[in-house]
Amino acid sequence: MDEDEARVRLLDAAERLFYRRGIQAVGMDELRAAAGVSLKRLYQCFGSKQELVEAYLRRRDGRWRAALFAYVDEHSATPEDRPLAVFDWLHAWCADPDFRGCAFINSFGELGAVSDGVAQAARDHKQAVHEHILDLTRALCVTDPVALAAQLLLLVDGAITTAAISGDPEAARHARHAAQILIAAATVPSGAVRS
Amino acid sequence: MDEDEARVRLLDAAERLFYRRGIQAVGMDELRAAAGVSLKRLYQCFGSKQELVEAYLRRRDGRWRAALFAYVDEHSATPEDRPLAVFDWLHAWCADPDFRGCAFINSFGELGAVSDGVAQAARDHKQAVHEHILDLTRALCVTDPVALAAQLLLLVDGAITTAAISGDPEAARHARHAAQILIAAATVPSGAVRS
DNA sequence: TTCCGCAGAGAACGCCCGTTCTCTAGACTA
DNA sequence: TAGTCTAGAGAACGGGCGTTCTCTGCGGAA
Repeated sequence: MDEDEARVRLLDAAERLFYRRGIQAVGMDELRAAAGVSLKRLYQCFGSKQELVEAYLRRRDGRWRAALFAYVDEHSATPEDRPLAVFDWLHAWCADPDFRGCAFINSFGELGAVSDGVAQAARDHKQAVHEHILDLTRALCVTDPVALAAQLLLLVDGAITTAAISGDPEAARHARHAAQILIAAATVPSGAVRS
Repeated sequence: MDEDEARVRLLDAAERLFYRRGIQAVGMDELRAAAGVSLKRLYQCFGSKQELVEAYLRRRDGRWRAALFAYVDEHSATPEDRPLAVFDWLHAWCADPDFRGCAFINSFGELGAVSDGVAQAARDHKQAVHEHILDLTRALCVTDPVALAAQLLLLVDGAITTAAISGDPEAARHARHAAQILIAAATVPSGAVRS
């Protein structure tokens, strides 16, 4: 087996297991078995569990944002639709049976105090999402796109954690509705006001 | 030493250590040392670590809500002030140097998938906070206090997690501002509209 | 064919953790 | 005072984990 393929299989297994059960609950041997890779190969690809965890988080960050903003691009006709499409995607995600909250919030809660790498990965992820949302609010006719983006980000994180703990994806619907109101309130009046 | 005092000292140590570093990162022996209690006594008070963890979460739930809503009672003159006072308290909490996010979100991320007791404690906590906030919105002249409470709860959780990961308590300020807008939008127009 | 190198399987190692057990010393009772 | 009971200190135990090591067998080069 190729080393590149081993890396992919390990990261796939890591994403599945770490996200579902938590990082410390999954041992390297279980991971190795799930990936169908020898322990020797595992430590050739990733020098330590710490390294594998950070690689998992970095890859998940990229994929998660790509999936979200691909959806936003595809499902919104106007700049006004785009922030709301974020919450539509969130609702679908939260309704997924495998959904178990935000991988970064979870791993930050589990290891953020103990591992700088994990804490930094969580910060980087949230920062990157923040900048994406800022791009969306900057495309609107609003008085303060920075403040609006900060507010929408709160709704995103709130919806994800609330849906995770309660098990009810409706949180994303509530967040969408709140976002609608906040966007309307921030929009500079240049015609009819949407309800 | 009294058994009751041992319980208190153990729960105090548990709260300090589990919250700061995470549950699995703190061993029973370190906890025993921090509490100044013998291992034998520890296992007399709590039959297992699981039991101690759940007791820690239950006690923290009660204390956290009591502190929050005592502040709300004290720092708000009118029913309209009360929801906003929630976010003032949150801001002060998030600015505390020991702040490390929501103990329930953190422990849910760490152990929620593996321990039913932890997951249930997190659900119970969020449910209880939800009901408190519902009491606040029901005291307002709003069209749909249930929907508004759900929205405010998203802002609460979003502010806590964002402040925890970014390390910046300003998230609570943004949440307060968003709450103001959402409350205004939900208020039935019966006079002057507040800015 | 023979030799070399590498990959896989899994045993081994050292450490840590949750939990239990043992030993000792002191306090209380008759 | 003698006997008993209890609490504390910490050793011990069993198991799991991250990581490394060993052994075996196969594939390719000379």
